[in-house]
Amino acid sequence: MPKQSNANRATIKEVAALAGVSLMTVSRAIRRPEVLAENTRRKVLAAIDELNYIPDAAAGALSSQTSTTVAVIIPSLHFEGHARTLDGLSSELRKQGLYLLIADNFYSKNDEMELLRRILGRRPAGIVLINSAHSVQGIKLLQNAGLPVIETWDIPKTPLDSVVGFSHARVGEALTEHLINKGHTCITFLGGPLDSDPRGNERLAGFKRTMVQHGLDERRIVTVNDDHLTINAGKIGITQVLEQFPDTTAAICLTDRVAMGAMMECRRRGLRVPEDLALTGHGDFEFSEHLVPSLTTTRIDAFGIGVRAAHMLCRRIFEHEDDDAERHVDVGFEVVERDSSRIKISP
Amino acid sequence: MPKQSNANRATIKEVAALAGVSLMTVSRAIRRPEVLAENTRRKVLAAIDELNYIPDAAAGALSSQTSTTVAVIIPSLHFEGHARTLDGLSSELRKQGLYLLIADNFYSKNDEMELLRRILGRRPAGIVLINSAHSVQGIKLLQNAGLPVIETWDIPKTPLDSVVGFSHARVGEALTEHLINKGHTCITFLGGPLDSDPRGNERLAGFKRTMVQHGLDERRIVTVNDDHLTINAGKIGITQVLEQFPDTTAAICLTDRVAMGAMMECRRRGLRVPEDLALTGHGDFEFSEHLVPSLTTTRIDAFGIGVRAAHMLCRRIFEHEDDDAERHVDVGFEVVERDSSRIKISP
DNA sequence: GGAAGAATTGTTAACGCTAACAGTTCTCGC
DNA sequence: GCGAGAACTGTTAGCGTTAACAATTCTTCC
Repeated sequence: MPKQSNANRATIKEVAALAGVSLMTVSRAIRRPEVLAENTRRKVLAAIDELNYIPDAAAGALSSQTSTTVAVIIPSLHFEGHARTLDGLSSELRKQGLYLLIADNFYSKNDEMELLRRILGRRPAGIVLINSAHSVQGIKLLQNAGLPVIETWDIPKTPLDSVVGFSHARVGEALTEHLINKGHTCITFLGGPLDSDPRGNERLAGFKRTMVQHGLDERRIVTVNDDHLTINAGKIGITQVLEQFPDTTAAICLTDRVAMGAMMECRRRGLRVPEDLALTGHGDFEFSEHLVPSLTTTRIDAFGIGVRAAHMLCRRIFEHEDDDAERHVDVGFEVVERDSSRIKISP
Repeated sequence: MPKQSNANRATIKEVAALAGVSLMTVSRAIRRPEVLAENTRRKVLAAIDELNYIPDAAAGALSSQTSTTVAVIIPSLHFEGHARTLDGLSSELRKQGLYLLIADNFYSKNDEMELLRRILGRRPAGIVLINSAHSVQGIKLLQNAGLPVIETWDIPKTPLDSVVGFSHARVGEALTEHLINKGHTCITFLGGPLDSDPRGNERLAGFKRTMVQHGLDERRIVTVNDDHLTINAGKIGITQVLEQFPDTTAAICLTDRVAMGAMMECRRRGLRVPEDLALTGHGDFEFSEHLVPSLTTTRIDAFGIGVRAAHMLCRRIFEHEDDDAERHVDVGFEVVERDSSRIKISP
């Protein structure tokens, strides 16, 4: 229990006294200045200024029973795309006077419930999930909270509420098709831990399906035990790929970071990309187009996801909109063909 | 003004009624369960569970006049180092029951005051600044707020309060010295906009000072007009370097991203790094050690900055500590020599 | 058995603000 | 100059919680 910072902060009462008006008039001077007489308003604003008065948001929220906070739950801030989504959300919500409460470190399952409680205790106007909740308990808590919940960066089979995302399975399919079109038949999938990454699993599923469709071997899978899918994981992973599937001519890497690690390891070994080994990533990170060779990847409008989620949220919060149309948006993605897979190989 | 999410949420009153106890007993069941009789506590917890009761944080904060929020003000979430600092802060503060309120997008000066007011209105227990406030007004507001303020990632000449950072001037000096030790004399500094980046300016100052000290030309400076110091900025920048100072044998890039852009452009032009041009960055980004050639840079313990800031804050919040010792911590940095500048050249 | 004190639970009054309604003052047309 | 309505300002009663103190119940020991 933190000590009080006895910042003998001015309250609305003192402002009212100084300005010689009632509490409500002060409140109005801030929230609806247009209803006050010019003269009164000036008087009050002067008093506010003199006392450095800043309204207590908690008291205001409690009294008015409204919230100007939107909570965002995010696994970590280390993924570029997520940061861009936050930017989109934040800038769009701010226009509506809404502010973000960001709960990160959501990878740790153990205290998920505790964290969710904390967040709901803040009485946010809505919740944006960048990943999904893990536990059944957690999902229940969110559903029963009675507020708009927007899931992003994915299209869950059983959405909690609203969704702004794209199909990870389609990503897996599209990249696999791209490589097949380039003449590859020995394609290996390089991913992370299968149990803790539903989205990675979806992309993997898309890979498998497409391989099978084309009569190719879909069991060419290597996984690295690194939750964070670092560049280093790619380095280690590609080594395993080359050991376990030496005939590999193309590798689908779970993310651009993994692909970068793979690319750098190839170079160290004197393997040419894409001549000896084609590579693809996912996410279109800032560095991806600058690598040599530049990296084929999928581009997601991450900022746009944030903006659309914000719009959806505002519709729900301000208009109590209830038609189910437009509750689920697929923003899609784009395969960006670059040098790391550009050439066509002949069988 | 958001509509109320009429989530007819249970209040403490209803829990009390259901459990057949007083309000305070419910409050105690949550906050100090050990003082209640085993039996009572069980009864109350059952009621809480049944009603899905989650205490209203605003009401609690208002009543107890304490805050469990720490505000972080950060320019943007796109810089890896800052994200790591947030991680350190967040994980350390959570141990003390403190949670982060993150205000990003702080690059825009125009609404700095508005944003600061919003934050202070939330009555945080403390404030962590990743960058500094821009305006005199803003600084005044923070100083008068009467709460602990910790500035990080820098050592300001006139600190607002506490500081956990390192000297950017020393970074500039250290990198310049490193290159001079490698035999370079024609060193060019590649930076961003000079007016909007005090830290970049400090590093530049360190560069100039060191060049002068060694009798070298300190006017070899190129700036790119890109606030975000992207990889692309480095590409463009190095081109200008080569045009304006064709005799350059080493370039000090403002950040690792800039250096990466520079490196990639060199490669495109057939310039060998470090033989034809040595490069250094700053920040030791994840990709830096994986580049080929790996990038010489300065490493900052970004996570550690967060942890130390958290400790400082907790001391201030919980113990009302007032001795001025240990209020200013220089976490230093480390020059990481890698391939992009490893070889020694002869004049 | 009963007093003293410990352990447990309850009561009251805020915390700082705003919704809702109740006054009050002003403006205007006749 | 006066009534009606508009424009402005004030009063009251909470919002949901907790601090501080008061009351009650339970132990313990002589």
